[in-house]
Formats: sequence, C-alpha cells, structure tokens
Amino acid sequence: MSDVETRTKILNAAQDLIQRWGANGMSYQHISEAVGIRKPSIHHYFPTKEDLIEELVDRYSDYFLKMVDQIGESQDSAKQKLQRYAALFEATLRAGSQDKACLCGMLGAELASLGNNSAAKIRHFYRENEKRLTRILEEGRKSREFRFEGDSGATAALIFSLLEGAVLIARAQDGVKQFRGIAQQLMTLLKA
Amino acid sequence: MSDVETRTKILNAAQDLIQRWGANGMSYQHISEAVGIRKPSIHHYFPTKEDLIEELVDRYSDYFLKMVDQIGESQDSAKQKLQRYAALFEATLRAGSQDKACLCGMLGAELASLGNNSAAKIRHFYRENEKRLTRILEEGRKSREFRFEGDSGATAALIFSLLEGAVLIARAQDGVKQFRGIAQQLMTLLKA
DNA sequence: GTCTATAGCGCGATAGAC
DNA sequence: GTCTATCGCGCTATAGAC
Repeated sequence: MSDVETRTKILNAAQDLIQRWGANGMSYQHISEAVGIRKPSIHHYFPTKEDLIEELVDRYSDYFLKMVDQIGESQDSAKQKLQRYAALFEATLRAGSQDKACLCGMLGAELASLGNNSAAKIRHFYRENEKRLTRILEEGRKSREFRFEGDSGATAALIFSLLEGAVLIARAQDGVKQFRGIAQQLMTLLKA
Repeated sequence: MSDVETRTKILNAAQDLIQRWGANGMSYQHISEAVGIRKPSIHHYFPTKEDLIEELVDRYSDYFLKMVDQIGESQDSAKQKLQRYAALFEATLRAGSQDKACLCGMLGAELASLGNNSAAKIRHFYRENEKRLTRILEEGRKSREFRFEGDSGATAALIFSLLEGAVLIARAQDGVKQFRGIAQQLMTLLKA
C-alpha cells in the first residue's frame, strides 16, 4: 500500500473516532483496529497525537471552507445559500451509520486539553465560517430575502453557534429529524 | 470534616473539572489535588466514576431546572423571562476565573463514552429545558412580546441548542462578550 | 473515614529487527 | 514501512491497616 493511502486511512479513521467519541476518547489503539495496522506504524506518519489532530483540523477546515466557498460563489439566492450551508452540518450529522458531530465543534468542547496549534486552527475555522456567513446574510438582507434587525456579524455568530450546538444536542435526541426542524425554524426566524 | 462536606467538595471539584476539561479529561487524581484528599478516599463516596457523574448530572439538573422554574413562575414579562434564562448560561460561562461550559452540554458532546444512566439523565435535562422554554415562548407570543412564525416547540429546541452551542463556542473566542452579543441578537430575532 | 500500597490496564511513545 | 517488544506513565479500582 502506498504511503498516501495509509496516511489517508489513518486520518479518516481518526476523524471518525473523534467525531463520535471526542479527542480524549480516541486512541492510537482504536485507529490501529479500524485501519488494520499496528499501533507503532501510526507514529511513523504522525509522531505525536497532537501532530495527528493538527493535520486533521487542517484537512477538515480546508475541505469544509471550500464547500462553503462553493456555496458563496454560486448563483443561488441567499436563502438557498443558507439552506445549503445548514445542510453541510446535517450531512456531517448523518455521515456513516452513526451520528457524528462537526470535528471542530467536538474539539471546541475539548479545547482546554488540546495543544496551542490545534486550538488556533479551530479558532480560525470558527472565524472563517462566521465571516462567510456574514456575507450571505448581508446579501440576503440587501435582496430582502432576509428580514432581521441588528448586526449581521452577531447574527452570523448566532447561526454558527446554533448549528454547532444543534449537531451536538441532536445526537442525544432525535438526530437528523430534530436538526432539520431547527434549521427550518431558523429560516423562518430570518423571514426567509 | 463531616461526610456531607467532603462529599460536596468532591462534587464541586469534579463539576468544575468536567466543565473545563470534559469527563474524559477529569480524573480522580485531579479531584484529589483540588479537594486535598487522597485518591482512594474518593472511591469511598463514589465507588465508580460513573456513579460520580450520575450524581453530578442529577444535582446540576435539579439545581438548574429549579432556577428555570423560578423564572417561569415569576411575575416577569416573557421577554424578561427569556433574558433571565439566557443569563443562566452566561453565569455558567463566567463562573470562577475560567470559562466553563454547561455541564450537560459538555457531557452531551461526550455522550458516547458515558454510561446509559448518565446519558438518560442528560437527555432528560435537554427535554425539560425545551419544555419550559416552549411555555415561555407561547406566553410571549400570546402577549405579543414575541413575534415569530412557526412552531414554538421547534423554536424552543432552537434556542436551547443555540445557548448550549454559544457557551461552547464562545470559550474559544471572545467569551462572555461574544455570548452576550448572541443572546441579544436572539431577542432581536424574536422581535422582543 | 482516611490512609498506604498496589493491582491491572490502556495510553502515547521509542528502540531496533526485518 | 511495518513489525515485535517494551518503557513509563496515568488511569480506575481494590485490599487492608489505622
């Protein structure tokens, strides 16, 4: 097997484990079992657990923000853009057979036990999401698709916290069904 | 020291640790250092970690829901009630010197690694909060303090996920300041 | 009720053969 | 690049003296 394939398999397994169990609930042993490789071989690719988490956050952040950019640059209406943005979180929730949280939402909860580099990358993810959401909101306000009072930046922060929270809380209750109800109600509150 | 005092000190220390580090980041060793008691003495009060977490969730849930009930039964307007409800989360965030998450929000993220009893108690906490929020929202709608379309239950679920998420996310960014901005924007969206 | 001592395990990480 | 073997630590939990 090529380096790249094994590396990717390790990253995939680690991400899945963190999204379900958290970083402190994920171990090299668990990855080893999921990938079918011995524990020390993982250290060949990722010397320390912190190395692994940093690269995971980078990969996740790049991918997610790229999807958000695709939405932002599309010809969709602002309302459609926001719906597609919420759908990114819904897709995370129901990826695979088990409910998964957003990688950066989960790691945000465990932020205190992470290294400084990972923490900075997670903050970057939050900031960039809020920036892009702000743009969508302002566009929708201008086109009169959204009708809300107050600061669009604060509303973006609200929506981001809402979606991250909804994914975490929905896993304990009715899962995707509950998430959809909340996302729909969000659109209603924005008068979309 | 009386049994009750030591017991309470252990519970307080454990709660503080979980709210900052998560359940998987909290250990009997850490509690031991915070309380000034040896590790095995903690097992005298709480034989297993699962026992400890169960009692913690019970205590937290009882206390928090009692506060919510006080708000619900008060003579305040619905708008004031919702503001006071959000302030409960804000108070959690800035309790002590370090930013703390809601105990049940943090444990919700780690739900997969908890025992069934604890998980059930956490779900109960979520459900009861949403119930009480629904009542406040319906009251405010009737009095025309709130003006929103759609289901009040879905809006309650939205607000609860929002506040839980906001507490978790705010810890990584601007803390209380950010939380306040979001809470204020929520009131605006409800036209309160 | 609190202690010392320790069992037994899983963890992250390293050494070194192949 | 992957393996076996192993180190050293922190964890939950128990035994038993005081």
